[in-house]
Amino acid sequence: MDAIMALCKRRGFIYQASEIYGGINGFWDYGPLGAQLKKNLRDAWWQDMIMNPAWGKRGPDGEKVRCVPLETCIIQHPKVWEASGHVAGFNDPMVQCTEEGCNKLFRADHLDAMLKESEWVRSLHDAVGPTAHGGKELLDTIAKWGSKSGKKLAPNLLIVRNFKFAMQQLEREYSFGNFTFSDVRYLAGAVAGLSVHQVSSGVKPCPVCGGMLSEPRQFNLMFDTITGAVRDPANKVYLRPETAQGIFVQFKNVVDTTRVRIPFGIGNTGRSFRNEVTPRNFTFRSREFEQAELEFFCHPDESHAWYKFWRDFRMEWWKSIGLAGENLILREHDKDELSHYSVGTSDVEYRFPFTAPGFGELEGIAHRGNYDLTQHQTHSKAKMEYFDTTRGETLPNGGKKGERYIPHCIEPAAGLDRGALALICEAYTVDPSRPSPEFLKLHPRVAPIKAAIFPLMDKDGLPEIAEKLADELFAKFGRSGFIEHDAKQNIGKRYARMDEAGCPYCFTIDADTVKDQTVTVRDRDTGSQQRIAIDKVSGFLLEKLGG
RNA sequence: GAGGGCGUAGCUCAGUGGUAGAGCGACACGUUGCCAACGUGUAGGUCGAGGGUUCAAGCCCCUUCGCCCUCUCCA
Repeated sequence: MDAIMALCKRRGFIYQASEIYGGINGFWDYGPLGAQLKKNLRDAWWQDMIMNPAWGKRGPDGEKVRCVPLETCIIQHPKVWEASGHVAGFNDPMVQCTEEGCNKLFRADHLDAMLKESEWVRSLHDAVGPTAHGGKELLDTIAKWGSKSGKKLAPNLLIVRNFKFAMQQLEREYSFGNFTFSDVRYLAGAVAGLSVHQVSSGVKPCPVCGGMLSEPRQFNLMFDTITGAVRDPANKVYLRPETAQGIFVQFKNVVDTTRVRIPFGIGNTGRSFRNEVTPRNFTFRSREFEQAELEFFCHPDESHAWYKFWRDFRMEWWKSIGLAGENLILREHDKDELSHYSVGTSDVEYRFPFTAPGFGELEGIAHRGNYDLTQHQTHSKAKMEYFDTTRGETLPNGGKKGERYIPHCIEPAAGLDRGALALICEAYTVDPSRPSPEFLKLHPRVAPIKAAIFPLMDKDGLPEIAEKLADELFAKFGRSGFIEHDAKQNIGKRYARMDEAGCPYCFTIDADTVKDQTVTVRDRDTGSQQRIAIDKVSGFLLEKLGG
């Protein structure tokens, strides 16, 4: 990964944001090649998801898939985020273990579940299980566990650290009262030295070491700022943590002002912001990032078919732009992993060098039901119902009576920065047998440099021929990427530079070109060469770039 | 937020208190003319930042910023 990061900087793909001021954690800038690579990725998404959705495939209803674009604001009305659940859900209280050498960090609302899964709690539970009712016998069992398994699994439990004191307290606190050891919270609390009262009021031991936890602290996962000329906290607004809500909020307008009919999708690309606890892994977890989200609205009865449709297509799509290998997987979420609103979610995941052998999420395809539209209808009082004139019982005149419903929504939400990073990681290849061992096998469709034109020598009229060819190619392909033109230095170095930049084809003008109007085409991935007529170059490139 | 590692030329790094270094890269000129080639030369550094100790700090101490790894979260 270090080699990839070094190449990204060396060739101008990705720089650290504000680098000359020491950088700023969780923010990254794209250099010239990175900016173009990401634009190509965004354009490919726009083309294949909105302009020609799913490559013109027919959906589960047998019709062509219809989608429209939208561009909504980063700052929305604060109530949008109350309705969406982000104000509540994105302010998770965190607790931290205070024991030296542990200091683990947990989400407070996950603690109960983590305690149940905790190794030492399970061991204790197993030991105590059969004798859970006996008074003296139970104390003996716990004491025995504390001096053996407890010592090994949870060194910071009170019963391990101060056995005598812990046992005294246990006897005093837990010999009577309204609690039961079949509730692991009390069982775990007892050996950690917590009183019944403390456990009842929510105090818990560390699931890892059994030590004391800090008070819950608020972690602010949404960035906020203040609108208006006067700095008044009453005017607090948030930077969006996802683009999706802008789409839901404008759903009604899109339906009312365009001729879309259910089923259809609304796509939106743009920046989102999350104040990540720990930005990490290069651009993978950034605090400012770009999403490409489609919200696809359909009738509840068809929602599962559409969910499968988009899940499968999104997987195919990522393959089509170069993530074709074993590093790409589709993973269906387990039931207990689903968000509170979701009835089904799968992730397109890529095996990044820093996640290997595990995978990191590129895109989530979520079946969101009608959660979001319903939430906004409740909070805003605006009707989100759709009147579907193709449904309902048939009328005598042959028309349909119609049906009102709040549409269900399938959300394929891709991370463009993660996508760009995955493309780079997948493309990065090292072959020590090549003169230029490091190169990027970028798919021609996303490659930021589409072609390079080199005069073999910087004299004898060759530069002029090269320049003319470069101008021609630029006119035809310049919208989708750079056409490089370089006459300096020996040809090997120029090829090597293009290899690192991921340029798929180099065209070289030599002395023969002057005689027979042919040029050399060099293929980046194989290094092989062939001669073609100079007037066939743009046709060759058109075919290779796929339009 | 806690722990660990790191920060010296564009890049990779050497430099254990006494004149700021190497290789690669960049640039110029020359030779060669299809794969990071050769020769000559040039430019490039407040040693991440701030403070302290010392006659003297890249090196020792304190603070701070950033990166990487681990813990939590996620597109």
